[in-house]
Amino acid sequence: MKRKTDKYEQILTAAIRVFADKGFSQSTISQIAQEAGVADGTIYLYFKNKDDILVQSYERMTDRASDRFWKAVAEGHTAVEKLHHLIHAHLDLFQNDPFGAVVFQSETHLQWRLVHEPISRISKTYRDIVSQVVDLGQKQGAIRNNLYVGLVKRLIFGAVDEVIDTWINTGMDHDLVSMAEPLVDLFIKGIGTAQG
Amino acid sequence: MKRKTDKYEQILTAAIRVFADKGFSQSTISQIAQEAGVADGTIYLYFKNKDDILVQSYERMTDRASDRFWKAVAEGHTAVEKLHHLIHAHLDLFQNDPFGAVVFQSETHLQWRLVHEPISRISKTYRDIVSQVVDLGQKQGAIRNNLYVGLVKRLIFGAVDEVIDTWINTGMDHDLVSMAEPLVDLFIKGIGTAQG
Amino acid sequence: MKRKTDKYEQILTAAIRVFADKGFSQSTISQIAQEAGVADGTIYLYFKNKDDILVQSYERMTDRASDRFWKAVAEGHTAVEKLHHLIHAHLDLFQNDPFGAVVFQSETHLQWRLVHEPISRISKTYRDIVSQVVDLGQKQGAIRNNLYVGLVKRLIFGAVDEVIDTWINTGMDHDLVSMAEPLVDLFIKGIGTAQG
Amino acid sequence: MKRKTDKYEQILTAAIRVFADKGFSQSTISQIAQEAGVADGTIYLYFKNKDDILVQSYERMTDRASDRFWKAVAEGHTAVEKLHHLIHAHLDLFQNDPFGAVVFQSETHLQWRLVHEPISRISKTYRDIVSQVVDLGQKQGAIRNNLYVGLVKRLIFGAVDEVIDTWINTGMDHDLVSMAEPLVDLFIKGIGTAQG
DNA sequence: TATGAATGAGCCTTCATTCAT
DNA sequence: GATGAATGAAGGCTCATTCAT
Repeated sequence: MKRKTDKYEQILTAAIRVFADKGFSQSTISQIAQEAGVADGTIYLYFKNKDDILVQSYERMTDRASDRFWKAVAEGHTAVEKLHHLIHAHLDLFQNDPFGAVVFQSETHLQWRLVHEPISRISKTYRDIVSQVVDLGQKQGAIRNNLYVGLVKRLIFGAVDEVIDTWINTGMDHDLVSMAEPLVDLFIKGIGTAQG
Repeated sequence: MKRKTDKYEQILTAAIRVFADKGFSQSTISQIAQEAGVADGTIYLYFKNKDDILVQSYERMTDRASDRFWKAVAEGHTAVEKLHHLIHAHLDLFQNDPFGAVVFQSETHLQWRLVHEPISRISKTYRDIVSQVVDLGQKQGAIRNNLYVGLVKRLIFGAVDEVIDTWINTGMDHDLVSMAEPLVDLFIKGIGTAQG
Repeated sequence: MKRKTDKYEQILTAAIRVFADKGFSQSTISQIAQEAGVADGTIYLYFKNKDDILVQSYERMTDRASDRFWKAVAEGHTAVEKLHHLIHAHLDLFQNDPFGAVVFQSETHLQWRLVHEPISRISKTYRDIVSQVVDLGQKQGAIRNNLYVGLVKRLIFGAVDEVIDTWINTGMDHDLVSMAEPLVDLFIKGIGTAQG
Repeated sequence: MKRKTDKYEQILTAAIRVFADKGFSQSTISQIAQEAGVADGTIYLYFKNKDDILVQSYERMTDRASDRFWKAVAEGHTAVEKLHHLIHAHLDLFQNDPFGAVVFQSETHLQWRLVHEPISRISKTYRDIVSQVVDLGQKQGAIRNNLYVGLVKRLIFGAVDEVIDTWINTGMDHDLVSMAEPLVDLFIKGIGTAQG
């Protein structure tokens, strides 16, 4: 079970592409092998079994995401800036890895979750980051105090998630990253008027 | 291929239960037949094939949802009331049909073009309703004018969706419906302070 | 997992034939299915898996053998008669079921024993019967007293086993049953002269 | 395909150990390579294929056995002594090579024509030796004349074989060699009383 | 209508064997 | 000689679907 070799990456990349196209259950080892340009058996030198390919895909994706997200928030100074950076990073990450995006969005919501652990992890990262940002914002006076933070997290994550979903389902034809600005605006100001 | 008979309903209900438990791909016709108390072959008297069962499940679920949603908004007078009713209905529907909720949330995000049509439909319904509500709110002065309505829809749908997802993933142990009020509050007011 | 139906017997018989020809490990489900005149999948309606086919073959063979052996000894009056009947039955059983004989002899001696339980059972039956016979013979004065019965059992079983093995390996061309008489003679009198 | 080098012996010894543990069919080249401390590919420098390893194992074992058996009978003077030495040698050989013993006993009874030749050879050796001994014994008056020698051979070989089998199957915990004396006693005198 | 035994295509996985280094 | 990564044929098993009853 070698890792991090060229062939490992080659297979993982191919697998993500195939999963994105057909979904995990409908994908076959042979398809992945063909896409990767290796023999079926070769896959088993790098992965325990078919499930393991998905798990490792997720781990790679979530590892990358965690890094990106923490770095993103660090780059902002005010809470709003941090939030904007986070969402920008999130959208940018997915926009630049469309296959990964599809797999992630698809399998994440499945009940039968092979990939429970990496999802919990990335989810927790997101939650932690948002908590921090909200905290900071409240201290800085930019975010109001009487908030149910757990719900704020779901609001933000859910909205971004849905924006990505829509992007995927409409053929990924529009610019995803440009949604960051208006999204943050909605989060901060809401849809109501001042007197609402 | 008879429809709407007792047995049809019986099978569909059983299927949703099984899909909720194992996910569509991991469910077998035999399991559904057993859960429904019929023979494997009987299922093919009511459904074209396994895929068709999922499609019909979705159609039933989305039909019910459409009805509920339109009725819900009709019951409110102001835009905010209507929005609140919509979200309340959404959460209530899922809370009272946990099996359906799981299937819907799980399979909806799959790439599978299988269930694309009913999903587009319910999605469009949602979009239409939200458009109407926003329109009304803008006329009534409760909702601000400079909004990208397409994004507002995704904000609302995404947030509710995520709240439901979380509810499912935490064992459905808390009250979902009670999230309506704070959700609407967030939508309208945002998380920022007045001067933000 | 239906049992004792026609198809069950059909598959079991076919399997024994194939196992006899190629050995268990070299036999494939497809070969068995073809020999039985059924589809591959049909086998799994009657057997849990490939191993199970062998196990059930053994169970059927050992059940039959037990019956035969107990009945055989019951038919004799003196210890020597009983012994003769036992060996006669043993040889007759195998002579009339050549495929079963081959499978039994082959797999019984394997170290990796899927079929441990039925073998222990038939082995114990044999041991019990021989013990009884020796006991009786000693009381009747036909069998000498200073015997290590455990060894006598192995002497008898081993010799018969080897006679059957030879019969199989020489193409089953001679009459196996006729070996009963001289075998018993050797057991009782040994190869030595009186004064030995 | 070099022979008789250190590595050749190393692999053969490892193979016998692995075969003894799992049985030939369940053993893999990788396991043997690992046990031998060489690479998988190295095995193919010394053996034609997997089957060849088993064949050569047998040849080595049977060669050694032949030597031992001929020497053993040569050391006895009377027929009974020779018989005793033969059996003692047989039991001693297996007791001192438990892995070889297991493989030999296991695979010998398989139908597999693979190892037919070495088995026939050792079997013939045994037969020849027993014939000689019986001949001698008859001339010396220690063995009776009216014997079917072919059957005597199977009696002796079968009994010893079964004693070894039992030894293996009971965990090799008792002393095998000490069985030689009582076995010979049974062969010579039988189990009957003088007047039987 | 309803049944469920039977089918067989298809997939994951193993492993003997090869060959470039 | 030695290695071990790579191969791909082969086989056990599942399960959607059919059809005779």
